[in-house]
Amino acid sequence: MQSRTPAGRTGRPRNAAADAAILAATRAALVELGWSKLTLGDVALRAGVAKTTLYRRWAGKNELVVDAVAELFDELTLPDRGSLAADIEGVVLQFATILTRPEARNGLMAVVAEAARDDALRERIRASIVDRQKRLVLAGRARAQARGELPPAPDTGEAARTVDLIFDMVAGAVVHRTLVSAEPADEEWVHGFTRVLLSGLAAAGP
Amino acid sequence: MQSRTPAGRTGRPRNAAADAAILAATRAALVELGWSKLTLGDVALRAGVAKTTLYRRWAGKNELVVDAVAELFDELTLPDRGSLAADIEGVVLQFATILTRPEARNGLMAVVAEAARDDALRERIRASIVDRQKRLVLAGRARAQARGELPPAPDTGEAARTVDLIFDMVAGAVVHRTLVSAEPADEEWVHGFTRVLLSGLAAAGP
DNA sequence: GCATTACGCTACGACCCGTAGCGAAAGCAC
DNA sequence: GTGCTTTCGCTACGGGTCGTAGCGTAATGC
Repeated sequence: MQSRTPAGRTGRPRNAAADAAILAATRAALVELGWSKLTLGDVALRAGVAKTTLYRRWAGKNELVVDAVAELFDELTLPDRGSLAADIEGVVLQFATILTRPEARNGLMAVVAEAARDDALRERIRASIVDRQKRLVLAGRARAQARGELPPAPDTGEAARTVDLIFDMVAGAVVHRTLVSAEPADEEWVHGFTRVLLSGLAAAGP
Repeated sequence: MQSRTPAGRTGRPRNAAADAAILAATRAALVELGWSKLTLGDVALRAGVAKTTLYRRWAGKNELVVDAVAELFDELTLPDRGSLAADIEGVVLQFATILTRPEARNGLMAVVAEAARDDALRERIRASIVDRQKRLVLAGRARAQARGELPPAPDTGEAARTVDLIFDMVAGAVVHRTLVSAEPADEEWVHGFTRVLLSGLAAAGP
């Protein structure tokens, strides 16, 4: 987040509610205007704050939209559907559902594109979106191990690489399906995709 | 392309060389400035044409960059490495190599992001980049069938869906690995990825 | 009360956009 | 050659956004 007023600090404290209002206004502007036509002046107007206030909290459009979009993915949870395959399918479907929302479609790829030339921004995306959601993979694996579907303690280095691969495949495929192919990542598609993914992981593991 | 001067047409013909110069200048500007700081005035200056000429041929930044980036992917070829798996691995590696180039990284995701709110642009991307490269999948399958690695004539509807799925998985995973995770999609990674993909397709097929 | 910080507001130069208007150039038909 | 048509380069323009500076005011802690 952006506005943590340092603790032992004098002076007027920041209006915490303004942060939420600004991020909500950013998402609303993303829906109505998309990335390229979104202006900070308009966001400030929607949020009911002065443009200068917005600039005091965020460095620019990129950072603002990253924070606004990151909140969307906090809705993700790991459903308990009884098996590893079904759990994963559930998460992928949730992810696909979030990507149907215009504020996610319009914002996510744009900041990723900007991050191609901005290391700090890419790190911000990784920290507040990607790595933040890797908890799902870890939780899923832990639950599967408890169920006995996976061996308890695989090689840590190999395991980390596998987590990264899974993430790239899941997020990449869903995003490409949704935003480039522009076809719905519906239940049927998600089912076929996770079947290929899990079969491949199982077969290629040993 | 943009500048096909209609055949039975009178008047001064368009300078065909200008198209190539403009697209090359666009790629150069993408490398140096990235998407957001790229301006059409600057591209025109680099290409040695007037800004008005550029606007007569392309509707705007989005369309221009799509065409400039699309040319990059025409370099893709289907190598003959002896087996379906090796061929696919070769193509994926070529794709990953193209994505290491800054003009591709900076341009591709940006236009995809813009396409989220622009149906015509998305269609242009599909036609001039995605569908245009599906030739590789078709050629690979044909060659594999000739080798006897695949049955000669699968169900057409199911086959088309599988091609789409392969495309979403390959392009999505490589792009996510390269641009979001910001890790190199090198030979080792590509090898592991294609192994999972092909194992999954083989196991989930029947 | 006093220092300090946040806030809203206004104004500003800088930049880019996309278009209009013009004269000149380069083809084709005759 | 003479026209006709279309492209090209150039200049200029209004409109919009950017990011910042400056100022007076509001809200805290000491």
